[in-house]
Amino acid sequence: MPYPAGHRSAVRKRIIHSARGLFNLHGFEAVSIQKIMARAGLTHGGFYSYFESKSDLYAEVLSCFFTDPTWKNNWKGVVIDKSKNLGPQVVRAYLSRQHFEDVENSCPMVALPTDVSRSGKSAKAAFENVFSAMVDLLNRSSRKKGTAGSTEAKAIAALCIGGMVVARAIEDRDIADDLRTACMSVALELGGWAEANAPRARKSTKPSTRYTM
Amino acid sequence: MPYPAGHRSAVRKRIIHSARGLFNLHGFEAVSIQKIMARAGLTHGGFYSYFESKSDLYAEVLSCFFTDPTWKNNWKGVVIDKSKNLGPQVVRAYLSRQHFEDVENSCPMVALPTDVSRSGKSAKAAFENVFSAMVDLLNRSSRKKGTAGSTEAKAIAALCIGGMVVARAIEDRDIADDLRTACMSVALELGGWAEANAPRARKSTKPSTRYTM
DNA sequence: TGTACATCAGTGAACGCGCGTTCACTGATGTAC
DNA sequence: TGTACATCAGTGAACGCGCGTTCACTGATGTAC
Repeated sequence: MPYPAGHRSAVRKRIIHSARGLFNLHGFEAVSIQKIMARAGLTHGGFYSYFESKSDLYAEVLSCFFTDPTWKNNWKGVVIDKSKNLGPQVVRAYLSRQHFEDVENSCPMVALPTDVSRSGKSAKAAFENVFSAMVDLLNRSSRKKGTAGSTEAKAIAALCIGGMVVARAIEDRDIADDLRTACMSVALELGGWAEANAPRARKSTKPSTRYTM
Repeated sequence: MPYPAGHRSAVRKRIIHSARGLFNLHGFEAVSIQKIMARAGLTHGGFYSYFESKSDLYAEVLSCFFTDPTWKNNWKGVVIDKSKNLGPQVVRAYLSRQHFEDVENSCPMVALPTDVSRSGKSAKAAFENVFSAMVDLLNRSSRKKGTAGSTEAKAIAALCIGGMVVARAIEDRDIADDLRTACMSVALELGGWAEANAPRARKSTKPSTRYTM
């Protein structure tokens, strides 16, 4: 064994990580394999020993994001407390200023949905899985149960994603901020979380909720 | 005057129309000037006598869409009755199956938001104008007034756009349909339009509401 | 410990291709007389 | 009515460029003895 075990899979992860950031920033078409590989510290020629094609890598990037357990803490300063109700925390984190600004480490459902709608089956299937997982989480966390709860969970997810997508496409920062906070308050209302878990100003020097409206 | 007056501006419109369809279908990067001009019945060389650059055309395509008074009837079978309350009609039309399927004549806020978020100021400013116009329309039409009404109008717009964007990025048609109808019912609820103007089966041979859930 | 070897991850030149953009030119048009 | 002309919308060859993909090769690595 000329190379240590796990070497290939570590490099593979590095390529996926590099691609994820670049795709989030520039979209599928505008990112070249050369740039992806260079960012992973390699030359472009080796790419095809790791992935079948650019599209193949793309689908993999999408499906990896939610599977990766570290994603929730990827947004600098956004802490999710697993002992509390997840729904309102996810809504707040999703529509936070940090997530708005950190395009590179953004959820790909916000950065790439229209790219995915123009892509093939595998990319759309990956997107679907990620979206369904988000809806399930919100549904389990919602105070409303049954059909109404399920309907509302879908709408909350669409509101989180839609609010962020639109906010990023707007030129004026204040209007974008307004939109984010409007979507946040309506989404929390819809989930029955309007009062509970609201972030409050604390005297503590180490606030437990660090996301910013 | 070697050519009839208005010739240039008519051709210019043809190029914009061609570009709008292609951008909606394939995004900004994937559409070439050659394809746009060919679809307008011209060769690629003449492009630069009409527009400064590809980006220039792109911004123009975006700002033209809502200004163009014909846009509301662009979705086959969707009729908007201006004598009735517009809000619920726009929500239903926006989230209709026709709008979902007709990508080419789609609202660019659904087809292109992530492309715009990667573009320059002029494209984002055009997007912002279109979005603000939609929010204003919804706000004027909403039963809720003041700050609450304004907050809800923004959320309804984000829900319409987000619901469609996500639905188009999903592989399974049934899940996409579920999402559209969930967003539609929550959006109508938010506007206070849940009961009013609901499309009803009619005995008439010429139904006035022809959009499809 | 030292030397010869097999492995294979990664390299970089090369392929055909289509892109955005430029520009000298063509040829259909309406005008002047 | 007929001819010569000026205009200019549109053409298409050409530019340098970077793309996705292929593949013969390099050279660092750990192994065998």
